Amino acid sequence: MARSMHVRRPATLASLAAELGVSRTTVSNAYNRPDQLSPELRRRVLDTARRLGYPGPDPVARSLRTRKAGAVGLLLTENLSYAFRDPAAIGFLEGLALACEDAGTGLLLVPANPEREDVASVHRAGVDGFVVYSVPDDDPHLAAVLERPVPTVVCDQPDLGTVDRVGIDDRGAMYELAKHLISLGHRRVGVVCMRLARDRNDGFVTAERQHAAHFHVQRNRLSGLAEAFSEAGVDWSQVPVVERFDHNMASGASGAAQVLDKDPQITALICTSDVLALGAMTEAARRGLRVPHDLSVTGFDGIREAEAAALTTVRQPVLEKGRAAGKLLLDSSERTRPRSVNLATELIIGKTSAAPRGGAEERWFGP
Amino acid sequence: MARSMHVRRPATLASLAAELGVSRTTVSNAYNRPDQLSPELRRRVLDTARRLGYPGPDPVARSLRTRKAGAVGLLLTENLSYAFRDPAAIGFLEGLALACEDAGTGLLLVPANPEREDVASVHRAGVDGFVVYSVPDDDPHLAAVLERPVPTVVCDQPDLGTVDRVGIDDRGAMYELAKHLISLGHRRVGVVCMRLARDRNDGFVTAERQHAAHFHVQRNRLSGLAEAFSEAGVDWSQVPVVERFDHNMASGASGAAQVLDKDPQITALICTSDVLALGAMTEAARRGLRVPHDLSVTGFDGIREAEAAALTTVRQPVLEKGRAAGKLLLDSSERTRPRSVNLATELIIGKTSAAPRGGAEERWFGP
DNA sequence: AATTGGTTCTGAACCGTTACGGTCACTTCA
DNA sequence: TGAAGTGACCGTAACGGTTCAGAACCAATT
Repeated sequence: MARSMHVRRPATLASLAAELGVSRTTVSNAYNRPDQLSPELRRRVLDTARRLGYPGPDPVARSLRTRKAGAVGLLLTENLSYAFRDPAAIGFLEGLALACEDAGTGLLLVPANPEREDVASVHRAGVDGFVVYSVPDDDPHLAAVLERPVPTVVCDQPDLGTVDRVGIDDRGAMYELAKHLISLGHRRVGVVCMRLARDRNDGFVTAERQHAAHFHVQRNRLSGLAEAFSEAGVDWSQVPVVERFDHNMASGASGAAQVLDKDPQITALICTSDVLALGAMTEAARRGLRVPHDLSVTGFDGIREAEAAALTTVRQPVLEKGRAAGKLLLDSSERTRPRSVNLATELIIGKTSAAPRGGAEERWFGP
Repeated sequence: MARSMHVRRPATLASLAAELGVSRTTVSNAYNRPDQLSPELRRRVLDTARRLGYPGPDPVARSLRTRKAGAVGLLLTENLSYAFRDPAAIGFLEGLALACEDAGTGLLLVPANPEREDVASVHRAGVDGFVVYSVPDDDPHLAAVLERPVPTVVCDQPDLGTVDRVGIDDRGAMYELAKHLISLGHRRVGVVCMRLARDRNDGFVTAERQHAAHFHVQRNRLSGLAEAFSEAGVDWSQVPVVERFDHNMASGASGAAQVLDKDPQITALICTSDVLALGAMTEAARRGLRVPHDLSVTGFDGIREAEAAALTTVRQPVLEKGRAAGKLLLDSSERTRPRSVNLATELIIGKTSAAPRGGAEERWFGP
């Protein structure tokens, strides 16, 4: 009798209880609250479970009842695998994973293909909260996350006022970097930046597009640059700014090429990420331009590869950012208002920035 | 009336249905099967949903009913964050993520702290299947996964016969690498390997421990070495093999130091991973040993950094491995027996291996 | 007038658990 | 001897959906 129907239906708490002649509660307690029943009975329950091939309480059913999924979702609008290609993203993930393992929580990578407007993956994710990392502010996936009744923390996003946020002062950091270049004597510069919106635009960027950029991070870095150079008397609208949709070294190289073709006279090339900057360096080398003698190149992020290349850049604590995001999300203390955390950055003066050729003369004859 | 009790309880399918005076089925259909009801009614449902702040069907409840979680679990027994520190692991994850995004599936990183024997995280994971990546064969988390009634694919594990498997021929690849060194004339060698079991043993490894190693990958690589060198007339039991629990460059350096202290006469240092090999190179440099003139160093994996260092190594397709694992898991075609996939590897002869000093003479006078 | 077919919507069963508030028999203590 | 306490277990009611076999209705066909 007991073994008939073999594996027709997998055993459940109820079938186990029936087999044993006890209540479902008791079986449940055998797994979750050993102190609620006698050791003998518990042993009997567990033994029969093994015999019947009962794998223990179903996690989904338990989640439904307890209203805890034991996982946090990570939304980053890129193909999922991008998370493992981009150095900064990897660092962020490591920090987030650190926070998760401390809390014994799982980390669910939510697929959010930026091409399709398919928000179903967000709706389908059984999680206790979301971390949103660097998506455009008009991303439908972000909107879908915000509609879900779970705590959320956004990273590298504008302060929404309704959810926790962690980020850095992109604008201020880039302003400082610009000041550094300006103090070296650079007045004629070019920029290569990451994508500014969901639509692909591999080319020059109008002032309007800069202002309307949907990627908070890029918008603020550009605005920091614009402010510093404007203060230094440079007409920002004349500065060539080139955008690249894909974020890799090849983009950095081709972006640099486009800027240098447009204005071969520039003395510094400012990239809004280290990856782009490293790509730009290869293009400079290809053209026989010596860095920093003929051309200064700067990045942003402070990834390991940049350090190895002695790149002038802004170091941001990507790992800490991830960890802070996780902590914010997992710290369930009751709070009335959303919190906003800004992490410190550090300007790293490497060996890829120096005074421009003839920069001294310019200053001698200048005002 | 409609807005009383404000957000006392978040709206549910049922409350929405009640508000609208329709059945729950209809509301459900409004979300999942638009063709099952009139456009007007559907619009009315969706509008009221928005007005009541109903975020759409609860994913957990849906999962319970449909028996689909929309996610696969990844178990790798290390602190979760390790996945983002180890280059090979990152590559594997990228491949797995690729397969997941193709299928529109989420990827749940299951926390499995190797210190604690806490298997609860495996039980709590609401997933449609598991990928198990390079855990010791006696790992309790692995056992817990195998008890779960979901499809599983193991990576870099022995063939369990009951679940799908993907891996490489570690033994054969290492045998080939050893043959390369032997043909160069190396007879006196040392080995630095990764952890062989769950217990920490930072030191020399007995023959017995080599055989009993619980990490399939390491066991096979060592056994490939032992076979090749034994065939070449080397008494393997006299070869110093040093183990390191932590997998990073520092371990490679200290492991190399330990081997070289034990036998300064060795002409080649074989490491079972590129990361260890790169660490060994720094130690060689520290001692003033020129690679490969004074000492040959080899690795395993074929990570980018190894390529940059022109390391002699075995390249394995880590990304493809991850992708293959994902495909195997997500390919739901009915199959009778578990599949086993072996991916090809490639011996890369770099600039870190050469004939030993005096190697030629040895052969002149040899048999 | 009866049949057919199609669309739109409903009722009830089911998914597998856990939370909550008991009951009941058996001490323990004054 | 009665009141209070304790340990072990149980019944019921959710948790929030999906599914499937119809019911009700209407128009078109036979």
